[in-house]
Amino acid sequence: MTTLERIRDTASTLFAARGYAGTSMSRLAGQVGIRKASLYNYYPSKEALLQDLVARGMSAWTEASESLQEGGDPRERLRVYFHSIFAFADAHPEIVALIRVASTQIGGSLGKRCRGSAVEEQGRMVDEVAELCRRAMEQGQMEAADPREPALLWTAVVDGVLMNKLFATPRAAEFGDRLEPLWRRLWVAMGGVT
Amino acid sequence: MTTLERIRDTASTLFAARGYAGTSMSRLAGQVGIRKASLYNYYPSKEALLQDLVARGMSAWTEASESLQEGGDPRERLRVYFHSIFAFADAHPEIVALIRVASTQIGGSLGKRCRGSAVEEQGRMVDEVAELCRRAMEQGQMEAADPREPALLWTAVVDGVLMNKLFATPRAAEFGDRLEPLWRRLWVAMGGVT
DNA sequence: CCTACCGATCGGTAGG
DNA sequence: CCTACCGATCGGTAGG
Repeated sequence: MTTLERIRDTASTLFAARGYAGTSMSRLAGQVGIRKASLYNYYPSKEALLQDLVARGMSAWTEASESLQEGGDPRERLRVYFHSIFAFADAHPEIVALIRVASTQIGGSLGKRCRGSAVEEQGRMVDEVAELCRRAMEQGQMEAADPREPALLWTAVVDGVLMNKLFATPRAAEFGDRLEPLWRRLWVAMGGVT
Repeated sequence: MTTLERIRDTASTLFAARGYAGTSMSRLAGQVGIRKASLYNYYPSKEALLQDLVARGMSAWTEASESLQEGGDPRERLRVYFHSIFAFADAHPEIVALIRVASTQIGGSLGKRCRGSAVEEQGRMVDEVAELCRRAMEQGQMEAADPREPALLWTAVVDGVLMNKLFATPRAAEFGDRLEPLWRRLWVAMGGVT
């Protein structure tokens, strides 16, 4: 692992756990095992570091679900998409937590920029789910007045489970092995035909 | 409004928006319209201020749903409980956001203390919902293997909608007037008989 | 509720 | 990647 990679990993974890303002460059350097000044050989500023981490995290997340883009049975694609989000969150909890922090925790123009790209990303996700719902409706797999309605429910459930997974409530583990039953319930609630 | 009340209001809003570490006592004082040193006549430290706000926020939240404790039709009580949470979040967004921030954003022993009480509170909520589900099952209103399963789903949906409401995504407004249809879908997904 | 002040730490730079 | 240093701001206190 290169120093740069260690900086990124450690910074993601620290920002996610203690917030942006709550993480000092000295502490980050200490945890990486170098001096604070050396960090500035990799990033010109603390803000630039955060923005790069958020951008990288979001494209990694998008990429992880990109493979779902190909056609196929809408119902099955929704199911796989659902699970893939939690698979990514399990593999890279610090990335998901960082994005959450960056989009909800930082004031000023830096916060606006982070929020902007995170909101954009999440918007794409909802659109994609709504599109899959539309196709499911076409194929008689789902009944709804408007595909955006089940898509909103989908978003709420995913966000809620992520919250519980990320922030280590005692119930986090409870969701872990119940995702498939949860999906089946969600499918029904979305108007899915069984 | 007394100075103390203004301090509490402003601090909740600032902590929620910029994080604990991201909010300085000088900025808080400035926004309240007094000098920084004067804050220390009301609270002995920044930590004490946060802890008091979290404690107050949580008991206000509990109180708001306390009126739901009396008996009655389980299904109706679940429905009212569901709506009451968002009614509280609409009336006091800064309190809900503050609790979220306090329980996910602060490292060290302060964070642990805040997280501890927030987790406890949320645990009570899930237990209460599970108990209502158990009663609903008894009365033949709901079908499930274990009342904790629909209760988990309930929690995920509530958390997810709160996230979207609090952090002002473009979809926040979309949930606003769709809570009752959302509840109906959730009820079905919980195994509720229609 | 204020002025005046404390030591510590912040993000960041110079120069090697 | 380091030592040495910068001005600014941090949480908090003394004393009124």
